[in-house]
Amino acid sequence: MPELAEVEYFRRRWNPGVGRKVKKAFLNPKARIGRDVEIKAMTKALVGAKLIESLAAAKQMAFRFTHGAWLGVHLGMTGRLEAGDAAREPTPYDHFKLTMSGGKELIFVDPRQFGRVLFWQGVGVPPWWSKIPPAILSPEFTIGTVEVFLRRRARAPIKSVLLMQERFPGIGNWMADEVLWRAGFHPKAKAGDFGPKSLRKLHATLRAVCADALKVIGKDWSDPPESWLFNHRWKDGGNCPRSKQPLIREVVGGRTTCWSPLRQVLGAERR
DNA sequence: ATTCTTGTTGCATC
DNA sequence: AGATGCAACAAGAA
Repeated sequence: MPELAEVEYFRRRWNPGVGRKVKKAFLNPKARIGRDVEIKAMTKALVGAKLIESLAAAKQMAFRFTHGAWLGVHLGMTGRLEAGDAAREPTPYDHFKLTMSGGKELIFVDPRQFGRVLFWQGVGVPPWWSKIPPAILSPEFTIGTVEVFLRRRARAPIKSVLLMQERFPGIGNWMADEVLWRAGFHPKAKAGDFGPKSLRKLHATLRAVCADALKVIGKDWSDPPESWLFNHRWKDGGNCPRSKQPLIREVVGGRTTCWSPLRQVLGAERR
């Protein structure tokens, strides 16, 4: 589930903890989400610290505490953040929980555990935060950087390239399909075949989809409009909301990919 | 019962 | 050396 906008949504779900002190920190030692942290050190640093603010970038979240403590959360495939109190019914996958002052609980639930927790303490910003590439909506995300990146991945299908976080932070499977569908590019088009005109279109559409997704999903998880591919892509038999013709679903670059064969034609967009 | 999955990584191969 | 492809991770859902 969690791509750019969903991550922003989940970041806010821990807002009830902002300004509160950590009373208790629990990380299930058997849970895979903790594979990158030293539990004892993290627990010791977090207990007594106050949650100052939270940040979201790409598919990553950071929760900043006093004493220079940073908690990182990546939701993986099935992770989610919840907030509640002692009355909340626990799930079998509450692998990480902060009990805050006032009895608020901040929980990281993740059945499949492809997600992860990161921890860092010191002066400044943790490396796993500062090395996140420039956001697609930032001025640093230029057509030039996209062009260089696509040239280097010239023989890979564009769908796979859009999923590479080192250049397209926050783009996941559904957003990549949404971008290609809106812009009219076939997912199997080779990255190296994108000329200046196509690059401009790709760049603009990436920005538009990110902005729209944050507007619709980042706020309150309202359902995306029927005019998006999003609502039609999940199961076989869906129709393209523009052409009304059947959509195709097929694995491209190892990921289920959905596109409109009428609007996204191989080899059509060159130059 | 079987197949699928909105993510990433590590390794094999090109 | 760098790019590309794919199994593996774990468990619910269809």
